[in-house]
Amino acid sequence: MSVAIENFIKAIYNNDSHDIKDTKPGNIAKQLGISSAAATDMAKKLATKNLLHYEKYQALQLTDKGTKMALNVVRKHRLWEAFLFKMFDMSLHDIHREAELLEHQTSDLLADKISAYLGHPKFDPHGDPIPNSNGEITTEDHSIALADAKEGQTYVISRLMSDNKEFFEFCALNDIKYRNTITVSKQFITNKMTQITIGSNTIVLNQDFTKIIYVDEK
Amino acid sequence: MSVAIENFIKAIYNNDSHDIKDTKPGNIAKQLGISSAAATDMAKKLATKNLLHYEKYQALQLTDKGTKMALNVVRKHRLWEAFLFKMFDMSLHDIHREAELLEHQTSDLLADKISAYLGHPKFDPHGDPIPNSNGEITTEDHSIALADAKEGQTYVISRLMSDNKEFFEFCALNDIKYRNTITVSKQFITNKMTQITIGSNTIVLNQDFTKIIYVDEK
DNA sequence: TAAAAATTTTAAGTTAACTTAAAAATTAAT
DNA sequence: ATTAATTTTTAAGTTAACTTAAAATTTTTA
Repeated sequence: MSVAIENFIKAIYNNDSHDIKDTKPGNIAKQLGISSAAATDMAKKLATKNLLHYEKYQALQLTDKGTKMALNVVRKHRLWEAFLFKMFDMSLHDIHREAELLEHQTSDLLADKISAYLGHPKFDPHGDPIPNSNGEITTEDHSIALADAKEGQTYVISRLMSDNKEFFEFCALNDIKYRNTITVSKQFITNKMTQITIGSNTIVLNQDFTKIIYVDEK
Repeated sequence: MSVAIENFIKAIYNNDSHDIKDTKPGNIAKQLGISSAAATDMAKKLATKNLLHYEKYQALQLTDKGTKMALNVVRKHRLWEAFLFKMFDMSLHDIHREAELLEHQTSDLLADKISAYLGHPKFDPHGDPIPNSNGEITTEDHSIALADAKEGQTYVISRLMSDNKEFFEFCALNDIKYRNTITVSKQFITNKMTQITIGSNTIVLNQDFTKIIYVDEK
């Protein structure tokens, strides 16, 4: 399967698994940086390959076969992230960028070697779960977005759901990283902002960030 | 630059650097598994990009720019080979196959990280020299093909110039590998075969193999 | 709930990287 | 040194993955 197909399928999967629910061609197109006409064409083609269900004007839905393919690519992506993170001193954003390319050129054999080397990790450095070689995610996720966290409660950062460079630069500067501890000192409900303390720092975050930082109660 | 372009440029470079000298479109096409018509088209296109010199019916010659690009890809290929060889238990042929894909999707940054991790190696596991980040090969090669070796002389294997699966299977079975020691016990000149001893084994090799196994006097 | 706004689809066209088949030129052989 | 064989080029055509622009449909809003 081509890189274009893998990325298309992956984009649908990612939208579905974060509850962004909109998997219509136009939205997928936006994420891939292609026209929605191209996305419609691709959707029709993939329907004939039994990778997704296509009905005019409706949201796209992966078939079991499509989901399996998505999970295979996602597995390779997250394994590369975990591997590069462990081996080299590179920013989370750089690691993401490399993984985005390498994921399409990695045999199942190599993916298994990487997984074994890392001790079959269940999470990548963003806290995203790594599917096993059967395409199964065996972990459960009970974490919540920082936007929905309780005032006064202490949390552990469980996921950083982004691929945005500036976001990761911000994280690096403020020690916001996977498995670090933070306390929610104040929720500014009407302004949609959250105040946290991390180490000796106090930071106020707006919703752009509190919707993509996920945490677990400590 | 596209994968097709990188592979085309690399094929010319590889022919030039092993003295296979034939870099006409037809021969490049054969190596890439495309038609010679396609190779001619590609050659014309790359000439307009200043990557090679094209004259009808003549051999293709890389420009400095083209050579630099080839060396950049070759560097990534050989770094991946060295890295995968060190990290994972995989056959030389499997490693080659992975590197063939990964080389096109590797940033200069990642290549430098891999190189640093390995201590900036000068050779890959086949004995091929690894260009530095400026695209320079600083090592000299005085090795000769086993076909041209002296009877009675002991040698160290310096290069295994192949990407053929069966060849590497044969090597693995007979302990023929980079930096191992062998002795040439007999040259059967008229039959174009070479008898060597390696450890306690005696093997007679035909020219298919003695032309791609390179050795240094010990 | 009808009109306005937004989105999706269709239609037509482009580009890169191929193909096959025939014509042109080169290389090899007698 | 011709002719035969081989190789390269040209010409015409295909496919995947796009594009833009207009038509069809859905969604939003007043």
